[in-house]
Amino acid sequence: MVSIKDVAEMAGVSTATVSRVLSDKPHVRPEMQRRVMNAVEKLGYRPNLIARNLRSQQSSTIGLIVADIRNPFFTDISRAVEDTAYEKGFSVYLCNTDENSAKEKMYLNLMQDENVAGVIFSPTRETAVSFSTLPLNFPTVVVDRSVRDDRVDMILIDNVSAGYRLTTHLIENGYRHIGAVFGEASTTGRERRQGFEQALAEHGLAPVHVTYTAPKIEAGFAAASAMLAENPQIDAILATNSLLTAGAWKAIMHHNCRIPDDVALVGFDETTWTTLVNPPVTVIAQPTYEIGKTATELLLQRIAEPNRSPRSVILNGKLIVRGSSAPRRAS
Amino acid sequence: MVSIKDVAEMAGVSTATVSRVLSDKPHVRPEMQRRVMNAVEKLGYRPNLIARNLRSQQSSTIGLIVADIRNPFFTDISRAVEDTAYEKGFSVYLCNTDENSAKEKMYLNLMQDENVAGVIFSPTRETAVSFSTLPLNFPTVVVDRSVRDDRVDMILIDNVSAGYRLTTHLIENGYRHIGAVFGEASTTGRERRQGFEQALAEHGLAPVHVTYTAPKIEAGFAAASAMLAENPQIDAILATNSLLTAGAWKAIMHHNCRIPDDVALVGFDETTWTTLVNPPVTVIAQPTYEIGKTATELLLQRIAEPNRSPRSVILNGKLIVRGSSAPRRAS
DNA sequence: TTGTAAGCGTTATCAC
DNA sequence: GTGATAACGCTTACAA
Repeated sequence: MVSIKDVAEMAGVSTATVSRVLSDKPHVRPEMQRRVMNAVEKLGYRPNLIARNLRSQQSSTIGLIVADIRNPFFTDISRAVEDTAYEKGFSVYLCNTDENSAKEKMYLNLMQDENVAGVIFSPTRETAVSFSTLPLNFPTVVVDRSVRDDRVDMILIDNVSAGYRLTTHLIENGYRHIGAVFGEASTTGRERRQGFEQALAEHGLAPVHVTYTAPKIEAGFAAASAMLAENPQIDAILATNSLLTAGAWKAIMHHNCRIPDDVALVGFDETTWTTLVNPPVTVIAQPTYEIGKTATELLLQRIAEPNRSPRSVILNGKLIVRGSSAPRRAS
Repeated sequence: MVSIKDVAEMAGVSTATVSRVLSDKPHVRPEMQRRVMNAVEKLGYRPNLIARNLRSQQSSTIGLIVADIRNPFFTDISRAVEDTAYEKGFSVYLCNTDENSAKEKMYLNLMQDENVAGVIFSPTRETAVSFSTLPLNFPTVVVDRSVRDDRVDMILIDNVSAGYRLTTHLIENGYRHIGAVFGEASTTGRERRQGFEQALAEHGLAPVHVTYTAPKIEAGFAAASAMLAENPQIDAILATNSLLTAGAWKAIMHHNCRIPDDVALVGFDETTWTTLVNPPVTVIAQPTYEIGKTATELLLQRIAEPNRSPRSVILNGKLIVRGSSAPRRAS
């Protein structure tokens, strides 16, 4: 491997000069500049980022710690993070935790050991509650799930409001016997439930059935199936992420119910399939790309300016009304 | 930050001994072992991986270079790669190239600069044709797309056969006027087309309409729309990845055609929505998780044993027959 | 403006 | 078995 020494030798200068040229440092004559660049070219020299990182104690890699890259929400976020990081000359470590707090801690440690510039993290509920006790030796941006910790920037959507609006929409369209499937892994599910309960209460209604479950299609299917079996009067189901929504869709079909005539369905996250099925599905669309992009920008700002006071950005989910929650027909 | 020096000091030994203990090297008395581990514990010492990498010239990070993480095929692969790497103590760099060969080259360079242990790579067609001229300073496993290069391991599915089987299935079910939308970005589309043409030829048929297009839903929609508009006689469409299949589905719906009565649809890749829609979609399901897992295993084996002769693994896609290609009714 | 040399935190090669 | 010490490839005082 060709090193800075080889370049220096060929250019007839010191390694310091080579370093200066390559880092666009001032105080170097055009003449030297030229000689160095020539040698670099000729030798096909590329600086070793590991050595640079070790010496300068700063890297241009950020960590991205998410629960499951296959969850479309996180897939989109990952894409946005990679995009944005790339634009600014950063690259990204992908860490998948499977909602496992031990794996989260392990990856948090790893990120430190790898000396990353910063981390974008979406913690499990378990980790979230004791978040402030975590040692964080790098700038951290928390996405999607809120924590009480003034060391970190956060980027969230207003989950209570989202749950509220979705539920209100159902009620306004004539649904009265509403069941709901919430994700159990994060704080998000709880918050969405708050909005759900609040909307019901305001209309003098109570939930027919509420379940917390793992954010998986199968779990959503099982939960919604049980719900339908036990509560024949249910006329609408609300699910709080795309996987649970898919599971609920399957369950409703499996019970030979029509959507929305027998049971309406509303969910979260705009995915490929929400407009492919018939009827298409009413959802709160989260601005996933924007969340990922903003998170990355916040992180990079903070890396550049470590003492900046941390800020929280709250984005709004957008209610997209579709056929799966069409106004209830008189029966 | 606490370093190996601090540990050595506290344990009253040399840094060499600390290093030996932490790397499970032989020739160290249990007594020393204990003292070192105690100090490590007390100080909360964690070895700096960057320094270790620089000195030992080996890292436990691998690069994953894919076109688009949002393509479910790559999403699943990424998940599998991360899973498998994690099990073996490796972590992964996520690189998204957007089918852009310049970005591919840039990331390939970056992987070298970061001194990764190896790379899993799914090259564009453009990069694939001149693959053997790429400087590869690390073990490389090519996935999904074939290249002519005896330096690399490859893991593929038999695309010609897959295209052939899918087409034969359509023909056997009575479809005669078949159009197809192929991905233009990779070698994969071409191979699948071969199988497609071959199956048609064997039955004395010719394709009604063939398009190459970018692997995006919108592009698939546009291509299938044009196809339907220009060829009223079309009775089936074949699409060669999940995004194009989704686009084609939309186009067929948009043209107010019924599936499969007016137009049948067959595609690639098992995704969430293929069983959510009505009718569910006939596809060649690729063993994505297994592909990612196998790729990672091949890579790690090669890292452990660099001179092993490269091998190619060919997996088979599985034809899953569903309602979208049900036997054509007499009309 | 340029060069010399220390040092980032490890591991590896020697002696002992 | 253990400890000095050089070295990995770079950046950065400091000196010239």
